[in-house]
Amino acid sequence: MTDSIDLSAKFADWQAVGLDATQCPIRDVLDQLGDKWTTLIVIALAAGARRFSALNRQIPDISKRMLTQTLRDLERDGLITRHVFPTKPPSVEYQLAPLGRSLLDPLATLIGWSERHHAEIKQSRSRFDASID
Amino acid sequence: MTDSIDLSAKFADWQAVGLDATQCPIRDVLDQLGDKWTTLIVIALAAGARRFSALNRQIPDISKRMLTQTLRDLERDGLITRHVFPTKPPSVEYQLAPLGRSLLDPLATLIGWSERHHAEIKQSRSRFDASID
DNA sequence: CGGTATCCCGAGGGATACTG
DNA sequence: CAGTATCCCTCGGGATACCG
Repeated sequence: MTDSIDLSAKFADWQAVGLDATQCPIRDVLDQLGDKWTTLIVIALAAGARRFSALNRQIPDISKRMLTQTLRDLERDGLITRHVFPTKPPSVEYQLAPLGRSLLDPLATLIGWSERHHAEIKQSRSRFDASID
Repeated sequence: MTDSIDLSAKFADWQAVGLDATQCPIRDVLDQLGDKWTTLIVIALAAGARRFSALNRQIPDISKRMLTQTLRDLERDGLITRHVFPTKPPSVEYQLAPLGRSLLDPLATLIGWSERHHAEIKQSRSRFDASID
């Protein structure tokens, strides 16, 4: 069994409300997932709870600023939880909430597709760029 | 059977190459899918071939400029094909290539998730925002 | 350690006007 | 009709410095 829905039918529904950004899940949810760091952080947390600086090390080129902000957005959406341990140097741990874990499978499906077709896409890009004399 | 892959294992692989943007499918493929208009256009084309202005009407708030650009990127990646009919007023038709159609299922899975949890996410956002006194 | 607070730049993307 | 060409401006996000 699949989770597949009829995209064309859904699109028709959303068109009926003018593709309003707050009512259309594509725009209200996927726009968040589609930002520069969100999926990377969710995947990093798939293996278990991680501390702030551990995440920062696992994703080398994210700045503390964007890590903080993206984690906060994920917490706001209920995808992750944040636990503060009142140790002398404070320590904060992030982990996937049930909602966040439920995202892993759909995400894995999409990333599986990306991986399988990555080479093909890169080839297509090369051909396209070469054809522009 | 599922297309699911082990995200944690994959993440470890990608970390090994420093999450390099050109080698990591998350960054090289999903960043494109995650832009403002790509998924919307793919879904609009799920129902069949569409002409430029038809797409423009179906997605009301996209500009011709961004529609052109996003369609070109999709063509470059091999997800859609472009057919020009040499009529008196030129007419151009876009449709999903096999590669693009193969994306529909993974996309439907993710959008299905978004739809099922949209209300829950909006609630979480409200609670979070309210808790910031 | 786990953030905030600033400053700042470049790209994404809207509006408008023109063209084959 | 299906774009291109400009102009312009917002804002995502990097760099740096500071704080409890």
